Amino acid sequence: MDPHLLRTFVAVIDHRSFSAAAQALGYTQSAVSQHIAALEADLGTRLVERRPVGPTESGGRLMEHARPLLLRLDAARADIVGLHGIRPGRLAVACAPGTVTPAFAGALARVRRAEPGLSTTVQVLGRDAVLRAVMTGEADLGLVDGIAAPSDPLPLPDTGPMTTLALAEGPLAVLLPLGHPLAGRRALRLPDLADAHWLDAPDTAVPLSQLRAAAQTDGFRRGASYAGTDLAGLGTLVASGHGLAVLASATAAALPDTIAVPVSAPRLVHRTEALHPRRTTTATRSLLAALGG
Amino acid sequence: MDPHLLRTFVAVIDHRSFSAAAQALGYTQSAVSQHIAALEADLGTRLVERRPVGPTESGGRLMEHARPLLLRLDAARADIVGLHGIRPGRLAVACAPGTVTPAFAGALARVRRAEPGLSTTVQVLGRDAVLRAVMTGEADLGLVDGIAAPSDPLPLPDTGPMTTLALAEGPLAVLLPLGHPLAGRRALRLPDLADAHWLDAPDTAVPLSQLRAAAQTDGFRRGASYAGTDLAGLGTLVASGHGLAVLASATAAALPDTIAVPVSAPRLVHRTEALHPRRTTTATRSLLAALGG
DNA sequence: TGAAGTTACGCGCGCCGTAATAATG
DNA sequence: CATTATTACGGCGCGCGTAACTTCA
Repeated sequence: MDPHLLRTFVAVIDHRSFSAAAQALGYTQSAVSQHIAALEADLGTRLVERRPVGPTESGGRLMEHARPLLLRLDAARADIVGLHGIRPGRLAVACAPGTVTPAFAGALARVRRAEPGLSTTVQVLGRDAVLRAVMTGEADLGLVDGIAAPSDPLPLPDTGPMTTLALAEGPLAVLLPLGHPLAGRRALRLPDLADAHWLDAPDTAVPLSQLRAAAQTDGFRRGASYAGTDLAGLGTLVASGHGLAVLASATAAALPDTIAVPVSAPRLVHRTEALHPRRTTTATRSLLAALGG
Repeated sequence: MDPHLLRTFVAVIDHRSFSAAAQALGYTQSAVSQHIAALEADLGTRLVERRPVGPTESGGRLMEHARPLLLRLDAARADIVGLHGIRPGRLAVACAPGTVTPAFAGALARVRRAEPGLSTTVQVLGRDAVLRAVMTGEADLGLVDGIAAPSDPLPLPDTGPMTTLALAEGPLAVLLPLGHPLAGRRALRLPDLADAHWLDAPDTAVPLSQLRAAAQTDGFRRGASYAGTDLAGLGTLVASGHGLAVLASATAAALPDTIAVPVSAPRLVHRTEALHPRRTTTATRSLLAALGG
């Protein structure tokens, strides 16, 4: 269970190919083959199905462990080396789509006014990538959103030693195309929508799996998948009838050619949280203060 | 950041000695020294203070990562190999102190009656050890307890892919020696007790750190520490005035020479949860059913 | 038949132990 | 001075690459 082997394993599954994984990792196909063989010998099970390449049942299970494990390993390294090699003149913020609000932009402006020499970066990434960026120290601050019970923290995957700060909570809405039969409703209950077609847009809207968990149903048939981090693109897909989506009311209201109908049940809110390593730069602290106040 | 190096690092910090760690791991002192040197070179920081041996600031930080990381690594391995090498005739339950209730004992009895050939083991461990036992597959089922807001799940450290089941919730109580000035009260508020001396008994009572977090104070001065998993021992220490402790009312009421006064604020409950790997044996499922019903 | 994964084999690096050396209480 | 960590050094194993082999779309 050498992390090198795990990393190779993940790459093989991701690329669905030994040779592609080898190229990505800077190895030979032979080495990759040996890595997989070593892992399989170590665990006493076949992990990868060949031709076509894919995970076996055990391999799928291992994938659930491997990625978080490697992430935490990287995070640990970043945390330790970050204790020393801190560049104070930088402020890198990783944002999930929809978290770049006027409030955030204003806070960032105040910080930049106060610290003129600051090199500021704002990058929009998917939720997982935001988490990863903060954990590995690529970003000094991350903004993530999701659904939660009112005043509950977001159910983030284990982040290791990190600090979160609640920024905002607001109602949820279902995004519908103009002219949708339900577009005239004042409010909608999620369980009543289990039979609709839904966009699977885990980075821009609430992921389907979370909707299913919240509504306690296996429904929510999947329409198209949308992998982008661009909210306008999501809006366009919804407007064209590719499926419905749940997101923050405030975000949904701004998308053209769509109607945002509040979600009345289950009683959940959209919540935004800031995420940062425990060791912060003064710039990060300033931004946090500006966001909090 | 080879796990071998991390394991050695943890052992060195735990044993406060290179040579003791070497002996524990089956290495030479020399090898241990080289491991630590390799880690320090890799991370570019001194991690261990020598003579006396102890963690530096960076080393302390690394310790926060290392143990959970190694645990998850072991858990991943156990999960994968456990998919195949399942021994159905065994039922091993790891219990935190205070979770061995009549309800549990009754459920276990029903299961054993129903499956006569079953080799049953019940072991009482500290909370962390219970988690570890379940994650590594040493136990088929774990029973853990702790404090939480009513009907909230326990705030367990990241468990990887595991399943929890709420078993019971009940009021909390402060355990006081007979004749304590506050022993006559009908109820107590934790924040009012911040100046008292408290036992630090993380495995048998609510850990001090959790009390401080719940009461949002830095108080709760630490009296003696109690590392055992024996509730009677905790009661004896409290009765002799070594400090107060918070635990489940039902558990506290049974300890002689002490008084259990309900906790009225903050509004928290004592909660018991069952914890098991997603892959279960029939015996485990039977026990879960017996516990749930 | 060709693309893709496996096996054979050998070189070189890295890891551990032995042993001598240094530091510290 | 005894205990404990570091450094020097040598051998063995193993991880990787090259290349020949095998297998399946």
